[in-house]
Amino acid sequence: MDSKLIDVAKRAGVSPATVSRVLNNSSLVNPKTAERVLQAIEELNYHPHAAAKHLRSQRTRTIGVIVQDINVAYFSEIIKGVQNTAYRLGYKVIICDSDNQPEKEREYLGLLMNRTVDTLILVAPSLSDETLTELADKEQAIGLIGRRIEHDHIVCCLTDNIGFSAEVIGHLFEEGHRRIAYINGYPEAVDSYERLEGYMKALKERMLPFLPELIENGNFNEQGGYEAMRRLLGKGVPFTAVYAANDEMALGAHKACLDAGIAIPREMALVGVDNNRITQYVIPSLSTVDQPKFALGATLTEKLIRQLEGEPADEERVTILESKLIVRASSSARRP
Amino acid sequence: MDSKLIDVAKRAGVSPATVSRVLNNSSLVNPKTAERVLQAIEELNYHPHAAAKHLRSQRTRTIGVIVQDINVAYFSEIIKGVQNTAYRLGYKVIICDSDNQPEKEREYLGLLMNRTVDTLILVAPSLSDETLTELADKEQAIGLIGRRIEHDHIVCCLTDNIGFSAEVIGHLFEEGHRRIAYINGYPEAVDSYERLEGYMKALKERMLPFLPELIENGNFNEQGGYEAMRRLLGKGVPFTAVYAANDEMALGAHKACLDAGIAIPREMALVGVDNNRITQYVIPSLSTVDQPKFALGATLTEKLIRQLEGEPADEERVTILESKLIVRASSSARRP
DNA sequence: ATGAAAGCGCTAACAG
DNA sequence: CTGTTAGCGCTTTCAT
Repeated sequence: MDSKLIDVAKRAGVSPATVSRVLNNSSLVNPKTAERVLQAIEELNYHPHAAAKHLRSQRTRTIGVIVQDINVAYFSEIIKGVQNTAYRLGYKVIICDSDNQPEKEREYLGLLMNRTVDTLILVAPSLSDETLTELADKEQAIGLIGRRIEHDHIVCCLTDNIGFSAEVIGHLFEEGHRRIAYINGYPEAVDSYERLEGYMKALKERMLPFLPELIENGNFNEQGGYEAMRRLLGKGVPFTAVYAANDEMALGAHKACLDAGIAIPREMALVGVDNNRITQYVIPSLSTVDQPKFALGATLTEKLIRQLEGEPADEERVTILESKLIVRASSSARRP
Repeated sequence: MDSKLIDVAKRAGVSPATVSRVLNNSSLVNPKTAERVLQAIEELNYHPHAAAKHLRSQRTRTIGVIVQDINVAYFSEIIKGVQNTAYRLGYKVIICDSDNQPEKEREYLGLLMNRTVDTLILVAPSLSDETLTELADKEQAIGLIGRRIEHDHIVCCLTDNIGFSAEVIGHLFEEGHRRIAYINGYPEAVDSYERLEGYMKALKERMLPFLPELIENGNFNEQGGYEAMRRLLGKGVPFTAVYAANDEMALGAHKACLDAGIAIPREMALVGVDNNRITQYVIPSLSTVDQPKFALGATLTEKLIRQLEGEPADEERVTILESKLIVRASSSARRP
């Protein structure tokens, strides 16, 4: 049987309360007493029982993170940022992989209800604003990555989809492109919507016509990107560049060009989003937008924990992190 | 205030014990009574309090997974297998990223001591056999991936390093190579040791001489592989093929060849291990050994949970999963 | 089939 | 600075 707090107390000749105080270095304990307690702890190889602590304190110092697919680099890097920061601040991280199924995302919310976790971080959730707001109403704080909702209990961290998308189009424009296609993620995602918005905004600023024929949906995965590109090519509407809403789809488009004998970038320029590692390895290398993935996770986690622990409420609820266009060979004749 | 079990009991006009029985569908409860209880649960929107349950039952139904780096595809796919299976069996997964620091790995063991988790899965741990054995002595069960220790409380899942390494060398031999270099991971890792062993075994079987000059260490990362390849090339000892103990290092070697103007596979054949996604995208594509990453995580988790729940003890403690050599362009003149 | 009651191991008033 | 004590919310004998 593992020894417990009361055993330590007896051995050190003090009360349980004192042991607890030493354990949580709370209030003042006589250094000599503390020394005795520490010694007893050592001798008994005592370890506090987490569940008892949780029950009593009503906090678990555990954060749940819900992501669509932990194998996707974008998500795993975010998780790394979360875990790293959480660990540093004394929190554990429960990982919830929703396998791209919205129902599963919803199921994981149960962890909050039964107090397994103190809070939840939802990465690019597919849940409605309404659901999230309701959730936030009940909780002290929840965290959102890649989604923005104004609410006292919601901490958000995201990047400027509209801004960097417009920048991508600007870059392609400067490279001489006038007919630029756009491959979207699944339309329900905020990211899809906003990246499309940035695309349109940039066209407008340059007085380029918006052609609906040049928009296709690729569902954020490689296969979808491949098919979207085939459809675009099959229309007979001329275009010389493609902006894909993420690297996976850009990779698919890349392959579609290869299969169709279209030279990148000479005949078709290509830009993706996320700066997945693979983008550096394909030939020609893929232009993309670097997303501060680790920082998204780390920043959000830090702010979220602060809010959870009742720090000064004047903290920013919403943080926008910088993304950076990385021009590589796929969109520039001049680069390797 | 959230409602609790006793509130449900009152509302349903039964005792707390009955509610508990319904909740855990234990023993026989009159269907009509159960119905009333369920109704009360619904009306009060009751959710059992996890910590109380844990304290009382002394189990958390939570598994900790310790990995070196969650961003590495090899690990994230294993985690996916673990999480998926755990979820299916009603377990949560706490993720522990040791950032390649052995001390951190050790720290995470504390989660077991304080009963935050019911068991731990250690993926390619750097801890000594002795430490692991001691740990297993104290616990009901722990899980190991990529490491084999015979112990009643240790469940292992791994692949046949020696076997597939010998197969790789056999393949290179058949392609006509007689001088084959080997780039090792860090020497303390079992994987490194066993892959080297397979390499040697295959040489021996074919009466090829073992040349220590053709062995270099690459620490399992791309940079290390790059440097190891440079060192190999700098020795002036001729060789026509390289087997790298993982894809990361093979990628580094790939790049070193590119920089040195050495044509793959014409002047240098190259094979890695893991079948990371990138290997398909580099040009020429990289031959590798497909590791059943998801299955490693999934299989281990299932067996571990079974053992934890006291299933028939005649289960296999050690499971060896099949790896598969995938020949691509980097080691075969005939393949694309 | 159901209820009463005793804790699981810890913390936080409160009292001294 | 330290001790006493009352639970946190649930499960589980042991009765009935």
